[in-house]
Amino acid sequence: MSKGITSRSEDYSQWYNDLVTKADLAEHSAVRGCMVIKPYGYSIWEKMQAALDKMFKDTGHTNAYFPLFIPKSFFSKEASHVEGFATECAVVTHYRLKNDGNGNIIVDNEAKLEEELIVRPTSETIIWNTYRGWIQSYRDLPILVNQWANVVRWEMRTRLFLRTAEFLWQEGHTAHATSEEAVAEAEKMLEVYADFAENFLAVPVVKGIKTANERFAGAVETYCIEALMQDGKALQAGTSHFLGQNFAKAFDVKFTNKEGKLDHVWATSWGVSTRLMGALIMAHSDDAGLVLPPKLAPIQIVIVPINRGDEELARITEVVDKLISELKAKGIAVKYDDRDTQRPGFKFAEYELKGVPVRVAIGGRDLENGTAEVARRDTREKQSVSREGLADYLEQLLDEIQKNIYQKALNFREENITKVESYEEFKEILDGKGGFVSAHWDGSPETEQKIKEETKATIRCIPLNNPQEDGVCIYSGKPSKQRVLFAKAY
RNA sequence: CGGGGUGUAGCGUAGCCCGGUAUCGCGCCACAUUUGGGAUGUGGAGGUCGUAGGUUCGAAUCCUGCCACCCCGACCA
Repeated sequence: MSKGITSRSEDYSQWYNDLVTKADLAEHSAVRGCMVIKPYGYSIWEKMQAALDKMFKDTGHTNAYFPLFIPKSFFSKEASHVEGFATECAVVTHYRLKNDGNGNIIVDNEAKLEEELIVRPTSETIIWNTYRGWIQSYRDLPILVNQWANVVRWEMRTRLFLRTAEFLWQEGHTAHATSEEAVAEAEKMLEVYADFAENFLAVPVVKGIKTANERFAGAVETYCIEALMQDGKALQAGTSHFLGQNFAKAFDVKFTNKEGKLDHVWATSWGVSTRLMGALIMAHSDDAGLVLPPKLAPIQIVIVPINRGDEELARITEVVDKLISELKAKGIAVKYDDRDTQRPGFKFAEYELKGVPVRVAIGGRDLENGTAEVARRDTREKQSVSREGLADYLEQLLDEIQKNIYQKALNFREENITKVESYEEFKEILDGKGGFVSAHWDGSPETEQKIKEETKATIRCIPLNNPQEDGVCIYSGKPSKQRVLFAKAY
């Protein structure tokens, strides 16, 4: 089908790698585990950022920026937090290089830092150390801050976008006067993420809470959105944490409440990362390349002229220019590819690979008939459309494509949530069709751990508003009040 | 970090066992003919063979270290 892309059925991982590199999204860098996000890939990320940033602002948040480096002592103040991240931290120990006299640049051992700096794997500690100075009274609360930043987690195995040593993300850090308010904030941001995932990424998600095993290091409760990829593996697409008073206690952040009493501040943090790029790719794309939802596509419509000679091209361009101004007036990102160095068939394949939602081809025949050939990326259907009202038609088509790819992903997700009643059945589904497996669990971390060791499946979440029903744990046979969602995950 | 594999032109590769300065395809450049699904012909450019050492008259080839990537494990967004 497509040149140089491994098919999904042949090798799903390789298909993913091929897509990321061939569609010019990212490439491996000279630094182990770190990627270069290429202009086309970064354009998509910028669209995600813009949409999310607006949603954050609309819910009352403001952006700020905190340092890349965190003093080691800050980092160790919250016990479970440091334990969770200790094994994957990059540490800065020196601040100078020197010439060793033989023309080699070496670390200057004279320039050792008195206290090592951790390259942030997340910023709770530096932020809460800072918040201490910002908060004295309930009148200073809430603090609703977000930062767009890079973070570093020294991963053993990396995959472009899904897991890299350095990645880009946003992290919201809020401070509240009451537990209820902080919980409400964490839940609100989970809703924002779910809204973004479904309406922009066109990826349906399950909202839920994490079990103790899967909880963020330092959190009291971790909320998450979980998405299902085409290969039947789950992907955590975003998390929102209720941090209780853990960081306030660790950093001694107190405030005087309305009753005049001192209390520790209540906290949340929440984040999504460039991993969403991975979700976007794996949720919709096919063997011909990327399939981008119109709302995140850097190019929403590409127009390709099909001409014999310059004279005909000029006549086509005249028609196209008019169409472009109509589309731009509607706020649609349109590109006219009139390069004469590539032939139309090449361009068709290229824009399919890059996931451009709609392609419009206009040739000599169309000039005569007053038509254009419109091809949609999601279904790969082509049809001839009258130029009369074409801009309106295309605008609606983009909406329809956005809805269609969401619906397609939703259908897939629904077909791949399987209820099971026994451990045998559980293993059979995991090894066969995959996807989410809905099963009774006794609620113990030990059972969860055993299941993970034996099947590699983890509890992705306990869905919000989960129906309560009596049953028995598929593993231990102990009584259970509800089903939880298991899956193999990225 | 453990096990396995791979690194030769921008990309994909042959050559390596058995040492003598590198094969083919795509891409690139020029010109011509082409243009409704990845054009064709002719000519041309491009390589410290991942990297640093070692063995040798001579290393892509043999030996050692290092680096990167891929697959599988442990860890994680």
